[in-house]
Amino acid sequence: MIRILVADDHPIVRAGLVALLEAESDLEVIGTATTGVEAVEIALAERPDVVLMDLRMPELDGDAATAEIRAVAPEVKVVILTTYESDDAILAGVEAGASGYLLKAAPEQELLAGVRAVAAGEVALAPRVAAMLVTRVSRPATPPVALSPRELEVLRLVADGLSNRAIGERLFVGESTVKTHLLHVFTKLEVTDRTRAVTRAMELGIL
Amino acid sequence: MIRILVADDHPIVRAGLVALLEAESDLEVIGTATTGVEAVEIALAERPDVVLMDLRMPELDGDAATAEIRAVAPEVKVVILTTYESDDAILAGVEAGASGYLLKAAPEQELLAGVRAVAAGEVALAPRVAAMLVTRVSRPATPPVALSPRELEVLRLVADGLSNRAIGERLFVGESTVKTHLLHVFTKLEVTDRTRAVTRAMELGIL
DNA sequence: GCGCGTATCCACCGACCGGTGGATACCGCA
DNA sequence: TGCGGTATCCACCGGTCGGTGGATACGCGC
Repeated sequence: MIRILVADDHPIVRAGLVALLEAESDLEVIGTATTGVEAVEIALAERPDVVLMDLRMPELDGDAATAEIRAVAPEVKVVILTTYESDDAILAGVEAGASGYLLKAAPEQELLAGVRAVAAGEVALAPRVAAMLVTRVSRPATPPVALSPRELEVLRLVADGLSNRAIGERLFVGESTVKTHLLHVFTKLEVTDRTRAVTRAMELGIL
Repeated sequence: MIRILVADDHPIVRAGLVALLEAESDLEVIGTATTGVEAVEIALAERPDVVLMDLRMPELDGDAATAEIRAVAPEVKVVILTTYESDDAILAGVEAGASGYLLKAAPEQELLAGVRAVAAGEVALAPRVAAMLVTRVSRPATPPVALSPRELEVLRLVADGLSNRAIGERLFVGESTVKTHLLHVFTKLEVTDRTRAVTRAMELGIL
């Protein structure tokens, strides 16, 4: 039996979800919450298998509630359930630790399958969310910049927090040489300091 | 009609895939490749809608071939198709720009659905791959460190490449003050320089 | 061979950063 | 009311970084 907590501030939606879930023999709604704070309280007290969480809720939004639950009770899985949100909002939900992200517009069977998948330790993603995750991790097609092997080597050590002197010692060259490589990196990445160079390189996926 | 290129160094697998795909009325295999280099050549010459790409191939592995194709012809979608690989290998495929990642063990219908989804501009992910993407972007449950609002503000500006002086001006405080905040950040993140602080903060998901 | 570009190396200067030491103010708790 | 913890602020020193200028070597095309 999969124990479920339903968190949504719309009574209609709550009722619909509860009816849908209770009709299944292997699913059991152990509680409902109307705010983010309430969702966290019940989740921590009852430790359901799955929390069906709306993103927009009073007091504490779904992201924050998800993060709080996961911080204390990581074994409680959270499925974000929403009508439609911006890319950032969706990614925030996943980053907060949600194991699933479904749209309310999804067919009922898909929703039930999602809940069961998450309870089984898998993930449930709406196609749109999956596409966003892929683009998030995929590197830009053509690296707009080409660092020389030596420059890349130096930049990696800079990212590890080594000083120019320390980098020089590790590469058996003078400190000045390291600086020169770094300056070339700055030019190619169009930045003026080592810190921004590292973040730029990460944005460009070359680190 | 969806035009497909099959790239795999095993003749048996190639034959099986071609037979499966050609049996569908809306799918058409326009060529086969046995090495990564060959796959890139044919993909760029024929511009198929979808490339079914094995990860392990002679001369050029699937990741590299995918990246090359995507760099020149981003409209050609690539589906990585493999038996089983390590987490790193799978993520590398997605990072290289693959739109799909399926397992050869998947049911035939799932494979066909994946090809059609990718051709339609969506993504096709095996459950295992989806789970990996989620854990990749999700932040650690409990942020092991808690920066003060001011410290976080300063660190963000540091990540943008601003000097301490420039940060001070933007926040209407002295340069020394900025340094103090930064030193507190260093202590909390257990680092000794601004660059490593930024990378650590990114690792910890607090930036 | 000769020129051109690139990668790799180094020294010197001024400005900036990392570290120490200390001040003030707020908050919760006894 | 006092007391400890935290957040916020600042000045001064020595080491480091960012920038300029220049050297050597390799590959490539004519």
